[in-house]
Amino acid sequence: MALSTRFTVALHVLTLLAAYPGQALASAYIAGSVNTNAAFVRRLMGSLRRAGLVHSQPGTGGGWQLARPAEEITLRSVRHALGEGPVFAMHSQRPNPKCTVGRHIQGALTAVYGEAEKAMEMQLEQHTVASLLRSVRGRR
Amino acid sequence: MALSTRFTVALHVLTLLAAYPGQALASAYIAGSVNTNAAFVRRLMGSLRRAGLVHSQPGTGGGWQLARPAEEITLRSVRHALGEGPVFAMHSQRPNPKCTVGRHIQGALTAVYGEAEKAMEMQLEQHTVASLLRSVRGRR
DNA sequence: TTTATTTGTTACCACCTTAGATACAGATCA
DNA sequence: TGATCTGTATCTAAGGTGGTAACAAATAAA
Repeated sequence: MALSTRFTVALHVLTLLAAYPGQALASAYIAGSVNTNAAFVRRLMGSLRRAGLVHSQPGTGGGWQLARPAEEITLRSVRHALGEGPVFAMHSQRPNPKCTVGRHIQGALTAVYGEAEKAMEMQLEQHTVASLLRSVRGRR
Repeated sequence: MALSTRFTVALHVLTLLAAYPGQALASAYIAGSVNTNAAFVRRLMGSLRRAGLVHSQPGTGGGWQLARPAEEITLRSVRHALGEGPVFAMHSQRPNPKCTVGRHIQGALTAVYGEAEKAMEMQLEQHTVASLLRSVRGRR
């Protein structure tokens, strides 16, 4: 299935904001770098604003800025700000409870999936918007 | 977007096969435990068969069996057998190459995403169909 | 005060993926 | 010969995703 690009786009935008500290960037300008449309950017940034990661300013000269130092914004916190769901999906229909495996497989899988997602998130916690920007600049 | 349930269903079926060693289980019976339809099971199991994880037998008394010991089938190998794609998706449109961030963000993200997915897979490698079955039975 | 700019939000749409459902040819066994 | 089961194709409904347009509200500049 086509995965959501929201996390990637959010990191792209945050890195862009970090590259221009103190400047408010408009949704339309941001959309130009991401190669998408302004409404999509605004919808996405709304989640980050409600999580306190960015600040928005309407009107002439307005736009988006980081609300916290780039060093303090971990990739894990961005993922959470977006309300991204679990990586693994359970059955679409409840398994047959008359079957021992069907009755307990979800509990067993929840434990395993939890460990796997935690391991992934611990890696995301090691990176910040600031480190992303450094990585981008190192490729120039 | 709604995540694929294929990985979960595959693990469910493999655990079921491990619970009945030496017995061939028909797609219709398996579908009854998973609470889905036989064609979906057959489509899914086709991937596992091509990866050498299960064996199928047509005709009366036929069905599906594990092709390898349950202890040797890691959750990571199941994920690979299904050809599951990456956890993180890049932009749907290529970012603007005239922007420094747009030009290099995908390279930077590929590195980070690779680490995170590797950490997740190392966890999946720690579990097998046999350990899943033990976990299920421990909940009885 | 007026005008231009920008956010915040809604609505609608086309597209894609998923999984359910049905059908049937081919293989296998009794 | 008939019953069973796989392998595969096709069709469909449902849901998610992102592109597009529109407009009220807020803000700043003229």
